[in-house]
Order: sequence, then C-alpha cells, then structure tokens
Amino acid sequence: MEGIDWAAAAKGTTARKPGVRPGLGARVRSCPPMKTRFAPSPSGHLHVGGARTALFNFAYARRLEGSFLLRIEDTDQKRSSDAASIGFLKDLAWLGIRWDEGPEFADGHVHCGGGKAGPYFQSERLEVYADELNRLVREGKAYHAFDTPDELEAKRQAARAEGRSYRYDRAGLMLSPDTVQRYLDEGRPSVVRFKAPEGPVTIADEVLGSATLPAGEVDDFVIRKADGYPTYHFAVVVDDELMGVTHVLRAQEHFNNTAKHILLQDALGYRRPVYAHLAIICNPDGSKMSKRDKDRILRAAVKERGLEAPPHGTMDDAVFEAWVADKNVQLDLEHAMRLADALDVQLPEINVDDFRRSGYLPEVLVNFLALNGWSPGGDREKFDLAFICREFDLPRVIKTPARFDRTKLLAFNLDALQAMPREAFVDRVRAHGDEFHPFFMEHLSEAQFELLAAASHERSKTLDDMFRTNRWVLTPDEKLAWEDTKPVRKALTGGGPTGLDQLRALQPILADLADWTVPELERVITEFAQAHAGGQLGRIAQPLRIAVSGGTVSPAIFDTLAILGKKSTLRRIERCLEWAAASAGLAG
RNA sequence: GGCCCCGUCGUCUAGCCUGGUCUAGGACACCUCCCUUUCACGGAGGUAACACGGGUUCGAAUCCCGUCGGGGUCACCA
Repeated sequence: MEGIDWAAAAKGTTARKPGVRPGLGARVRSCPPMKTRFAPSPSGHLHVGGARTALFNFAYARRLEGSFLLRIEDTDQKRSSDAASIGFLKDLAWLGIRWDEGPEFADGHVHCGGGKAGPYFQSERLEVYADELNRLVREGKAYHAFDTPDELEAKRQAARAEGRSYRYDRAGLMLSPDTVQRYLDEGRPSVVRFKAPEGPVTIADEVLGSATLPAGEVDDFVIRKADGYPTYHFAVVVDDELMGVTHVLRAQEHFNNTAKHILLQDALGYRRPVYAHLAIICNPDGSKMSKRDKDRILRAAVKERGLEAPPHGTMDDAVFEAWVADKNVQLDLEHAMRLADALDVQLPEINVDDFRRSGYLPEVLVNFLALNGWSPGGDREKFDLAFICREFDLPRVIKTPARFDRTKLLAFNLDALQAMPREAFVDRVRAHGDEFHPFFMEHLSEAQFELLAAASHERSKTLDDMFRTNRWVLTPDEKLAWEDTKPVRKALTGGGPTGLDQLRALQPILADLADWTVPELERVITEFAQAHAGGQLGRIAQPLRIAVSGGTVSPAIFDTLAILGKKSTLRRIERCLEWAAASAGLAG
C-alpha cells in the first residue's frame, strides 16, 4: 500500500443529501435501513459494465451500512430463463461482490442470497404486479389499449416521416367502457398503458444533478404486455418499493426512464428512492462496449478474408451460415474462440469471465472497474474492495463515459502479480492452469510445474502468460520444430565460433553433468561462456534456448534447462544440430 | 430530428462546488537513455491537455452565455 492522504480522502466522502428521502412521510416512523440493488436481466455472463454497476451498489451499501439486494428482471419471455441464465452469479462472487438478499448462491465458503422480500425473480411475482396494476386501472390511472404492434409501428413511421417525435395517441382511452369490456370478453389481445399525467417531470440525480423533462416527454407507456407480463418500468417500480430499495445506482441509459418511474411511483403512492446514474463504459474507439463486439470483430475478419465456409474444425457449416446470414446472431463462446484461433484474431474481453480466462486477478479488475467511473481523489489509484467499500461515495462518481483501457488494466495486473509472494503466485497460476489449461497441467510433473511457474513469475502480466508462451515444454522431443527466422539464424550461425559450434562444444560438458540443477547448470555454463565467449553469456544462452525451445523466448536459460531435464535437453540439442545441418544456409 | 446529459494530456483521472498556491498534478501508453542471458521486469529523463468564442472579475481550468463536439434516450427489451 502506498501512502494515503486520509484527511483529503475523507473530505469528499459525504453524500450530497444524506438521508433525504422525498415523499417518505408517515408511512415509516424512522428512516428505514438503506438498501441498494443490482437488477440485471438474466444472462450467462456478467458484462463489465454490469459488474461495475453491481460493484458500486454493493460498495455503497457497505459504506452506508445498509444492505445490497440482487433481483433478476426476467419479464421478457423471449429471453431464456433457464438455470444457465443466472450463470453470471458466479462472476459476481468471483469479484467478491456478495448480495445480502436475492437468489441463493453457494460456492465453497461463499453463501449469498435469501431474504424475506422474495421471490427475487420477477417472473415469479406476477400476482404482485397484477394487484398493483388492477389498482391503477380501477383508479383510472391506467387503461387497456388494443392497438396491434403493426398499427403502432405504422404510426411511428408516419411521425418520423413528418419529422416529429412519436407519442402514443391515446386511442385506447377513446374507447367507451362498454367497448373495452366487450373487447376484453372477446379475448382481443391488449396491453395496459399508464395514463401519464401532464406537466414537466423533474429528475433528481445524485450524480448528474437534477434535470427537468418538459411536459409531453413521457407518453402513455405500456405497463403490462399482451402476454400478461409487466414491462420493465412497472416491475422495477413495484419491486423497488416492496423490497425496500432506497438507493438506485444504475446505468445512464436509464436516466430518461426515471421520469416514467417517478410518475408511476406518484400514481401508486410509493416512496421515491435516491437515484444516481452511472456513465457507460466505452471501447477504445468510443463506441459503447457491447457483448456483440466479439461477433463484430470476427465478422470483419471473415469478410476481409472472403471466407465462405468455416475454417476446418471450428464449427458446422450450418452454424456458420446462420451466423453470416444474420448480423444479430451471436456465436457461442466455444465457436467464437475457435474461429478467432483459426483466423488468428484477438477477441476483446467483454465479460467478467473473459478477463478471468485471460488471467486477470479479480482484485485488479475490481480496482480498475472502480477507477472507471469513480475516483477516491488525489493521486490514489491502487486500492482494494475493502477500500472501495469504505470510501465509495456519490459526489466522486465521474459523469463522463470512460473508455476501457485494457493496456492500463494489464499494467495494473502486472503490478499486482509482481507484488505477490512467490508461493501465492504459484498457487494462483496452478488454479488457473487446472481450470483453463488441463492439458498443460497433466503433461508436467509437479516439480516441473513449480520450477516453470516460479521462473515465469517476474515476466508474467497475467496468470495465463506462462501457458501461452511456453508451449515448448509440452512438445515431445522428437516433434520439436525450429523457427527459421532472422533472430534464430543470427544466434545459430553468427559469431566467431558460431552458436552451433558452441552447442557442439557444450554437448559433452552437459552430458557429463551429474547434478542437473539450476546452480550447477549456471556454474558450468557460465564457466563455458567465460572460456569460449569472452564471458558473454548471451552468445551461449541464445543458441541453447533456441535448441531446446525452438524459438528465442523462454524463461532464464538455467531455469529453462532445469525444467526440461537432462535427457530432453541433450536430445533437443542433438536434433537441433541435425536440423541445422539439413537446412540450407544454416550449416554452421 | 425532439428531449436529456457530458466536454482537463492519446487514455483513465486530480484540480472545478468554496476563482489566485495551476508556468495544470498522478497513472497507463508513447519517445530517449541505462540495466540485461531471450522475452519481460526494473531505473533515469522527456513529449503531451484545460474543445472554441464571448462575457463577469484586478485575476478563470474553476462562475455565466453561446458555438462546436461526444454520449444517452425516444419499444408490448431491460
């Protein structure tokens, strides 16, 4: 931990209007406990933007000693709602974000969820919404409408063609009660619309300040769909009230929706939570970071190469064709990764799980996410979850959209990795390998693994680096192939005694070495370099490295040889010499 | 297009509310040099921003107005 200016840090930690809860009145005697929530729609993966929203809600609840609720907004029947749809819960848990109330989740020592205000899946709360909705209809604050989607679409088109913005024309309100009843009895498809009161609406926002939407901006929006499900606007308002949510921190794309929610709250006689809208997270090019970005990049690569069939072994023709034909189709992760491999393109990390797979530490991601959209002030930018929970406040939330800088995240990850004790690093790499590189782990002895991991520590930017850059350990001695590149040629054929000469001279010395350990290798090879290369270890190390790894990059040479073992080292040198002899221009 | 929000180095930001201490600080990236057994790491230094134009003021990155630019939103998606 670096030095912290605690006095300065403490200055900005008070919310602008602590405890102010408009419309509270007599319903509650004392201030109810503060409660935040994260309410995503079901998904197998947590998007980084969502992760940040969840993080801020969680941290804010901790900071104000309130509680944090998780709710699943699954009111869209078109979106799947099976078990995989809440796969993102594990992503939240991985980041260390725990919810006090909501869907139950258990993993090892971690247990989240439960609570008395459930169920926490909106699809299981239909009766609750029906009650509140009927109340609104009874009071004349909402009404049935029978317009078909096509009719509405036509009206929207017409409005657009005339250059004016579309507002629902209240056709449903013109119907007589008898007609409405008759239509209903006939079973005509209908929705329920909220009768939006006239007049401007003022949104109080703790981050953006308050803004007033002119009268007529909010039209009679749908609150119950034809399938009987509530729309997002209705469900969110009802649930926030019933579940006792006092503070709503959500993405800025909801800012304008807040007007709808306020109107609904007034009509229903609800309390109004404190709102704070968070700027969205963007790609480096400024576009909104989206889960479709991966497909976009793959499509571009496919188009650039003029591919008409999927590369061998990536996916079925049918899957490929469907994906190419419709820009809205998303490849599943497995297919996307294989295609990216085949096309040699790098997929951007978008979901929390992508970052995990890439070898980022959860504590680093949390730190970085918090930094994109919030700042503790001053020069402080390295901190942990506990710090965020202690310091997070609304006045310091940034209003402007931030571009997600993966390079800086990588630098942070490197710093965290380097700051780790050796043992901790090896353990983390092992866990990462067990999960994402089982083949690699199976083919290495425990001793080899520990040597490799330790040797890779100081050059690792992610937990994944070691596995990606050391394929040579997995290659059987008889299968190793050498790159015929400029640096390889230079190391092997350049110099007075050439690299290949040195290798030949080294063979018997290494063959005679009884104690194949890092110190012994270092002693023998350094001595050799002293005697035959004027002490320039590089003249010996590089040819050796190439001989045993096939390329110019590997851990420190003594570590490299120790990991490989005596037998493999000697065999590889032998084969490298054979390869060189057989290659034109390489015979040293 | 209507409405709403935003605008400090390439990027993330500190400073802005409570004008002077800002010839604008930090971090990542970039450039140069050093270290070096490859790749990295590390060390030293450097380039680089208050979008623009008007006010207000003795004085503005900080307050006001306008312009331009960016984003969000206008669904029986959330």
